[in-house]
Formats: sequence, C-alpha cells, structure tokens
Amino acid sequence: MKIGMSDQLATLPDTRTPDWAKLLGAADIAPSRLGDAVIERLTEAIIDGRLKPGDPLPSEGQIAATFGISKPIAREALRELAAMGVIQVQQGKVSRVRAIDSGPLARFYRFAVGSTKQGLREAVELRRMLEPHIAAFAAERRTEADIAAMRAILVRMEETLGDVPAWIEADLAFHNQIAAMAHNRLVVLQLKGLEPVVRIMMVRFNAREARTMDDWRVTLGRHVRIAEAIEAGDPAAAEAAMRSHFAAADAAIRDIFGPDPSPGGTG
Amino acid sequence: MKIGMSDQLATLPDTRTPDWAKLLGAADIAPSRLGDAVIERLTEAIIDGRLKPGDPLPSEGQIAATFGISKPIAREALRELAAMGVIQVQQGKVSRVRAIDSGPLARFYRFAVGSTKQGLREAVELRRMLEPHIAAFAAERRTEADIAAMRAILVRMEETLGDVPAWIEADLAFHNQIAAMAHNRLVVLQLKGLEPVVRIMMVRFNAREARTMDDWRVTLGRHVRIAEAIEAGDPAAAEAAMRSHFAAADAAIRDIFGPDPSPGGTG
DNA sequence: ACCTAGAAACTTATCAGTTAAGTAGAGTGG
DNA sequence: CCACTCTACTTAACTGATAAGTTTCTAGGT
Repeated sequence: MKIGMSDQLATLPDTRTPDWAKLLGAADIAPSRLGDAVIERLTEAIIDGRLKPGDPLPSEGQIAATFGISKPIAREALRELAAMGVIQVQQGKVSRVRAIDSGPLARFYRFAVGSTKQGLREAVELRRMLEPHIAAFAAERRTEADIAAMRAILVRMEETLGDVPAWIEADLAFHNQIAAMAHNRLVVLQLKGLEPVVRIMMVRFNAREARTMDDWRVTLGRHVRIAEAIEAGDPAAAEAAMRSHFAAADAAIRDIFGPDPSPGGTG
Repeated sequence: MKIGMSDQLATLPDTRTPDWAKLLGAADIAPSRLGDAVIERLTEAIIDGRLKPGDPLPSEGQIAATFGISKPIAREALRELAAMGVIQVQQGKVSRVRAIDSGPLARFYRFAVGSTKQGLREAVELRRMLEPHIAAFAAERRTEADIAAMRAILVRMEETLGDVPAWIEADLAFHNQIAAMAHNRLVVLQLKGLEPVVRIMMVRFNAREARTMDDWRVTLGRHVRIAEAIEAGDPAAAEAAMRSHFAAADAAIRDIFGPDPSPGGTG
C-alpha cells in the first residue's frame, strides 16, 4: 500500500491513512451491491408516499428488467424489504406495500434484550419511563369510545382475577388501550413492540408466589385508579396513578432482576 | 343468518370459513419457505447467546449443505438477517454476528413517520415523553466520567451558539449523553433511533426565524439547568428541568406542526 | 343468460452450474 | 525478518430451467 516516492514512507505504519472509516462516517458498508439500488428506490418511494400500503409492486422479472439486473438479485432485494417489514411477498402474487406494524420493533427488542436478566430489566425500565406520560396524554385526548373500551377491559380484568395467564393478557390489553387513547400511532407501535418482552417479565412476575384474593384486588384497584383519572381528564392524576402502579410492583421486580445498576457498574 | 344443512348453504358467502387468519393468529405467513428454517435457527442461537457478536457464521455453501438447500436460498436467508441488522455480510469474508445497534430502529421510525407532518409530530411527542424520565435516571446513576463528558458537550454548545448546523449536532449529542448517563442500553438505542427523525424537526425548528444572541443564551441556559440538576444528583429537579426545556419549545413546535390532535380527530 | 369447471398465463420458490471479484493466509524471495 | 506474490476460500452475480401457487379468462353446461 505504499504510495510515497521515498522508500521510508513504505515502512511507516499507517499514520497517513488515519481513520477513513470514521472520517467518512461509513464503518462497514459493502462496496455497493446491485440490489441496493432497488432497495433504495423502493424505500424512498414508500417513505415519501408515492407508494402507499396495499399498492402492488412490479414483479421480480419486471424489476430485474428495469434495473438491468438478474432475477435472483431483484428477488433478494424484495426479500430484504420484506425482512424490514416494509412489503409483503407471497408465492403466486405480486408483492405489495405493507402498512408498518410493530413486528420489526418487537424483533429489534427481542435481539436487543437477548435472554439476559439485564436486558429484561432495561426493557421494563424503558416501559416504566413511557407509561406515565402516555397516561397523561390519554387523559387529555380520550374520547367516549376510548373510555368505553377501557371500561370493558377493566371488567375483563376483574373476571380474570386469579387466573394468571388470562390476567396477563387483560393487563397488557389495558395498557395498550391507554396507549391508543394517547392518539399517537408511534406510541401505540412502541408499546406493542415492547409487549413480547414485557410478557416474559409478567409471566415471571406473576408466577413468583401464591397471592391472596386481596392481593389481586389491590392490584386491580391500582388499575381502576388510573382509569378513573384518565376518564376524569386529569393528566397529572393519571400520570401519578401510573407512577404509583409501577412503584408498587418495584420491590417484586427487584426481587426478580436484582438491584438497580450501580452507577459505575455494568450499566 | 341461516346455518342449516339445506342446499342454500352453498350460496352463503363464507359464513363457514370464518376468519382462519385471525383464529390461527397467522394473518399473512407464507407457507414456509426453506430459508426460514435457517433464519429461525440462527435467530434463536443469537438470542440465547450461543452465538455472540463477532462470532463467524458458516459460509453460504456450508449452510446450504447442512440444511439441504441450494446456495441462493441460503444466501437469501443471510441477506434477510443482514437486513434485520443481526449479522454483517461482506464480500470475500464469512458473515459475522453483529452487535445490535440503532440502525434497524432508525429505519423503522423513518418508515413509521414517513414524510408527513403528522408523523413528525408524533415522533417529537414520543421523545418528549421519554426524555424527562431519562434525565431523572441520569441524575441517579451518573458517574464522574459522565459528568465530565456532559460538561464538555455544554462547552461545545456554547461555542456553536448561533451556528445552526453545529448547534444541532451539539444539542443532539447533549441529549444522547444524558441517555447514556441513565446506564440503560435500550434507552440509548431508543434515543439514537429517534435521532434522524428528530434532526429533521430540529432543522425546521432552528430555521424558522432569525434569533438574537440573547435567545440563544436562554436556550443554552435551559440546557445548563438540566445539567446542573443531573450533576447535583437530583432526579426530580432534572426531570422538571427537562420538562420545562420541552415546554419552552412547545409554542414554536406547534407553529411548525399545527395544533395537537383533537380527541376525536385524526389522532 | 348465468353459473361453474378447467385450462392458460403469470407469479414466486427453488434448483444447478458457472464466472467474477474481494479477502486472507501460506509460502517465497530478498 | 520483512515484503511480496500466489493460492484457496469467500461472497456477488448471471443464466437457464423446473415446480408450485394465484389469478383470469374461456368454454361448457344448465
């Protein structure tokens, strides 16, 4: 890799090739594959709205022809887009643009969390950061239909008191409903993406010991208080109720995951 | 609706094939492609830690041989995993497991937000929900090194007062640093994933009008107050400071995105 | 005239074999 | 001991073919 005109330059390590990777902000990009052009074009068309969910895409053959590449490469590009959750491809039918859902997000969290207690604890903490604010927005923006749906879920929770698996599903539905009441699609997706990870935690949490019927009623009561504050349209109260809901479960959660990280520790 | 066994049944639309898709919880799964087995196996190996970041994967040929599939299919599976951000594949080298970063998250938000004001508003709102709590955790867990890094960024912000592009980068770095101080990897990834979308907003926000040097100093002052609360280890103060930081920018943001959604409106 | 069964056309899924290009390590010569 | 070349291995891409699922249209029967 000597570029100089004196032989000494050749022996210098790499002072002259500092850190191109960082300088160019491109650490690990492959030197441009042909399929990337397809991905990029379709991506921007979808993002800026020229292609809407449900719209059909050209077939593999057509894409291959228009981009001047072979069918397998065009196919690869489509499958990559499918892996991102952006399009839907099915045998026999042309691929179609797909409305974004929480699938990619859920997969991301699954990988990010892994199967470590550490990861689970962080995911639960992230949810704890979000939900009080979500409750506050829900209290501001809820509609009559929202309130009715929330009440129905509360009834369902009461009916499943003591039935751990059914309770977990009703509980998750309750929190998802509150997210929906904030009328922010991104928030709904966010909470739905966290759901699989949260479900793992809930299974552990609710399986830790035998709980009396009174314990269950106390838990239900905390949810009722959240619902009441939202129904009353009181953001501050809703936020506070959600906060104390999580605080109450805190001791048990620490039981499962261990203490909070020490400042200088593993994070 | 008649459900009898008379010949009229044949004319009924599809009462007898209710909603298999929903019943089976599988709305749109393709009838199992060969490559899916590869994806699933590698996925679980990575999630449960048998494969760690940096570990090499078998080559296309080896995968094809062990799974009894052809090379192009094995290749497709690897590229799909790469599209999920789970592995890194480069010409000439074997694929390797990759530590998860904010890339997939950023891409998700880009698609979810699209190019609508509505989406941008929702993303900004999501960030607003997160950051006060992040600041509170940062105040609890910050280390000396964290504080030093935060101070350095504050100095950088002061130096770039009035220089919009440089200010934006310093501002983003400040908030990212606070996220890092919460010592929760998921939170860091979360904020980094939102960054591209937030940057778009900031460009619009900071370009709206000519601001006096005093305006700039007021903005910087709000950041200083956040930093001071975190440095003092006061979670409540940090959260409050972050809240008022966002509240101050609220009017201008509403200027850009329009008013908050009406409860029954477009959400 | 209408409805239905079946063929035809089009789509994706998968295979095999081949060529090109990039990477890394072994070997060789200075 | 260092630097260079050569080789073996990897991914990138193409070609051409077969299988299997969807849709559409037509031909036939009622």
